This record gives sequence, C-alpha cells and structure tokens, in this order.
Amino acid sequence: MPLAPLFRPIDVAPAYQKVADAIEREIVNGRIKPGDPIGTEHDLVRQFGVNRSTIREGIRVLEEGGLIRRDSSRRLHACLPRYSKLASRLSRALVLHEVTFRELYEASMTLEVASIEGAVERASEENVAELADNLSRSEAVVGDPAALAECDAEFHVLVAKASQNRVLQLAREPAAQLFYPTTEMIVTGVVEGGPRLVAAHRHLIDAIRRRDREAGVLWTRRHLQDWRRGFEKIASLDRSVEHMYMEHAQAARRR
Amino acid sequence: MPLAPLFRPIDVAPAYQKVADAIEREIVNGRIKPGDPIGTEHDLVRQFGVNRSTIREGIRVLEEGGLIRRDSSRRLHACLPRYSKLASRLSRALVLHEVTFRELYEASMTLEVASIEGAVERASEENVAELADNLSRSEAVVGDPAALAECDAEFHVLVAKASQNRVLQLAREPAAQLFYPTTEMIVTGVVEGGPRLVAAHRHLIDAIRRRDREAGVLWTRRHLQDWRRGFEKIASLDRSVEHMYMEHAQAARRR
DNA sequence: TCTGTCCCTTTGTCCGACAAAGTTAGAGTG
DNA sequence: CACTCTAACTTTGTCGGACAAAGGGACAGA
Repeated sequence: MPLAPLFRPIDVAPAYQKVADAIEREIVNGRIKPGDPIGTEHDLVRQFGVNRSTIREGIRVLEEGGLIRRDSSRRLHACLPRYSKLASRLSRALVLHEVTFRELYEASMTLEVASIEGAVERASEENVAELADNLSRSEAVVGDPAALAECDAEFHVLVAKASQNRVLQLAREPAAQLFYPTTEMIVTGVVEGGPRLVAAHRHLIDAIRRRDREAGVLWTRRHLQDWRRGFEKIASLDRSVEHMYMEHAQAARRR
Repeated sequence: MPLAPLFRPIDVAPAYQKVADAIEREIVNGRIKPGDPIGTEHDLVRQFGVNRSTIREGIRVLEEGGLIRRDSSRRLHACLPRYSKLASRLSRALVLHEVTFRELYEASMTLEVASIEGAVERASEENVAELADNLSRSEAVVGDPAALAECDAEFHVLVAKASQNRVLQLAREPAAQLFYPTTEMIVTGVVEGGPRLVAAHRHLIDAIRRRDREAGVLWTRRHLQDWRRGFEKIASLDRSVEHMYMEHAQAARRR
C-alpha cells in the first residue's frame, strides 16, 4: 500500500534558474519594460549575491526565451520576444515530432483562411501598400524559384499582419515556416507554378481592396490547393516533414 | 563605388552558441534521437575542447529550447520538445505584446472550430474515452470554479488531440493558455456558467461520437460565445491580456 | 531481500584570471 | 569651438581550478 502523501515535493530550483525566474517575473509583471536596461553581469552578481557564472547561465536562459537581448554593445536589455524567432522553435518541434504534410496543409488551410478573412475586414491602407509592393517584387522574380518562394512566404506574413490579429499571426507562423522550403521545390517542379502563384496573390490583394470576403477565401483555398497538387506530384502528403527543412528555420532564428 | 564583395562575413558566434548549435544540429538531423543520452559535461568539454563553463552555457540554451533535458539523475538526454512548454513561451510573448481579448477570442474561434472538425472526423475510441472521463470529472467539480476551469482547459486540449493534427494542437495552445485564467473568473461571476459549460462539453462529446460535424461546430461556437458574453460582463474585449495572467503560464512551464 | 556503507562520478556553485571589444574622458589639433 | 586620437577603464567571453552535495554502483551484513 502506498504511503499517504504527507509531504509535498520541495522546490529546490538551482540558483541560475532562480535568477532567470526573478528577472522574468520583473519583465512579465511590467516592472521592467521592453527596452529597459538590465544591469551588467557584475550588477546582477551584486544584487543576487551569486557568482558570475551562475548569473551568466541564468542570462542564457532568458536570452534563449527571447525576453532579453544584448544590443550592439552587448549590454543587456529587456525586449519583446520576436514572433519569427519563437515560431522557429515551434517549427523545430514540429519537425522533431515528425508531423505530416497533411497536418501542415490542413492546419494552414484553417489559419490562412482566417488570416485573409481578418485582412479583408481590417486591412489598412499601409497593409495593402505593403502587399502591393510584395506583389511587384514577386512579379520581378517569377522565374527564380528561390526568390519567389521567399516572396510568397513574406506575402502570407503580410496578409496575417493585415488581419490585425497578432494571435493569429503567431499561430500561423510555425506551419508557414515549414511550408516555405517546399514552395521553392514546387515552383521549380511545376510548369506554370510561378505565374499561378503570382496570379493568386494578385487576386488576394484585389479581394482585400474590395473587401470581398468570398473572393479572398476562394483564392486562398485555390492557392493552397495549388500548393497541394504541386506537392503531391513530388511526394505523398502523408510523408512527415523532414529534418533537412530545419536548416532554413535555424538560419532564420539567428537573425 | 563600393568594393566588389570579395569576402563573406565571418561567423563570429561565441563559443557557447556554437556548442549549442552543434548539438542542436545533431538532434534535428536525427543523428541524435530523442531519448539518446548526450555525454556528461566533462565528455563535452573533451569533445568540443572548451571550458566547462562554456559548455554549461550552451546546455542552458538547449535546455530552455526544450531540445535536451536532465533526467532524474540529472544526466543529459535529447528529448522531444513539449508543446505545453513551448506554448507557454508564446503565451508570455502575447502578453508582452499586449494582445487584446478580442484577438484571443477571434483566433480561438477559428482554432477551436478547426479542432472540433478534426475531432469529429478522426477521433479514436481512446480519444472519446478520455473526453468522457474529463466530462465526468467536470461534473463532479461543477461548483468549484478553479477546478472546473482546469477541466475546461484540459477538455479542449483533448479535443485538439482527438483531431489527430499536431500542428493544430500546437497552434491553439498559446491562446488557450491565456483563456484558462479567465474561465475561472467567468464561471465564478456568471450564474449558470458552470452548468452551461458542462452541458456544452456533453454536446461536443456527443457530436464527436455521432460524427456530427454541424453539431460540433455549433456547440463549439456557442461555448465560445458563452465565454465571450461572460467576459463582457466583467470587462471589455478590447482590454489587453494582463501581466498577472502570466503566473499560470510560468507555473505550467516549470512542470 | 533489504539496508547501510564506502567510493567514484557528476553537477551546481564559487573564485580568480585575462584577452578582446566597447566606453569614456581627456589631450591634442585644426 | 568642433573634431579626432589616444589612453584609461569597464564589460564580456573564456579559461583554469576548486569544492560540497547528490547520485550510482559495488559490497558487506542482517
């Protein structure tokens, strides 16, 4: 018979973790605002009363979490975590969990449709201008699969941004990051892939301009179905996302 | 006239970063599989030829990223990043970016509807059993707002799990983590809140069992609209998510 | 089989040190 | 006076070594 639970586990976090938690608390509580300087390592040594090595381990944790950064002169600042950096963590996790392209496709269908709906409803002049700019750059590189794939990724980031919904923006990013490398393969492999992609973007911008929700959803669906058809010419949707795709995400994270 | 680009920028990452990157590469490439032991710190010191402090800083980075863990005996293992841990990073970011409850609501509407659609289509016997178990536990604590809110959060995690789409599962988690604390407030503040919540869950399980997509979507919408109505009695949807909510996420992360 | 003990390894923490890069202040120059 | 250049000073990244606490393993004894 197991013993009755008389005692609770004691909280024995190592010192570096406590340092990280303490600083994190100040940031998420808002007592330290994004942009505010954290002291130097030596300051923190004095304040926490632990060794510099310990402080440094705590700092690494926060740095990796995106809560603090070092500016050009390597001084520590609190900062707003950047979506693309956080999302690349998630992309990495999805790869390791060996999610299939089908899961990616299905989730993206939902997320991209939601994005365009938001964009159609709420896009600002500036959002539309950014999208138009992206379109003209896409048209210029329609023959260059790598450049076009990059434009495509940016286009959808801009659509999500135009939705004015940052939760959605963040939620769609991990899946989108995994899409990006495949787009290049598909545009390369499918004749007419490039022009169709650009045409879809044109229709999408048009739909946003006219605030035509139906058209927006329709063209988003078509755009993704095009991707799917192209992909299925190369591989099965039930294949899991492969490790090699991570290279892109890793490069993106470092920026 | 600018000089022709004769040289590429040199990679001048600090040593601890290189250590972290090198280990990360082995993991995402699949050469180190989840569960495989990484060596001891001393091993790594020998392999990389840098000081132990440097190794330790690199390890902190990977640990925070969820790529490696220490088991009970503190030995290092590669591991699959856990969704809830990663999601709490995102929740934290959303709080710091001061997203509004409206954004949260809108995104969740999309994500939870997509989850239920997937669940209706693909839920396994086991998924349904888990949901049923959750329901009976919810019924037992219908008078306890905190416990009920916790059950509600778990319920929706289980629905997403039943969708068999891990991308969706991951995408919905950050927003859901921010919902959780409010549910408790709402159930406390609104008469009939608890019973309505449980009733909605019952209908949702029923819809999944009958593979009735329409009913599933309908009840998910109602469920979220209930939340919204309850929330608007307390505060405006345009209020931004507040810092205090992070406490939950911070506690969740440490698990 | 269980327990207690001894020994070895590993981790968490500390101390002190130093080179490289950045910062600041002051001298020198036009 | 504005400007540049240089010489301290500070801060970070890395190193070497140190030690206590905790874990793991082997082994003897009940």
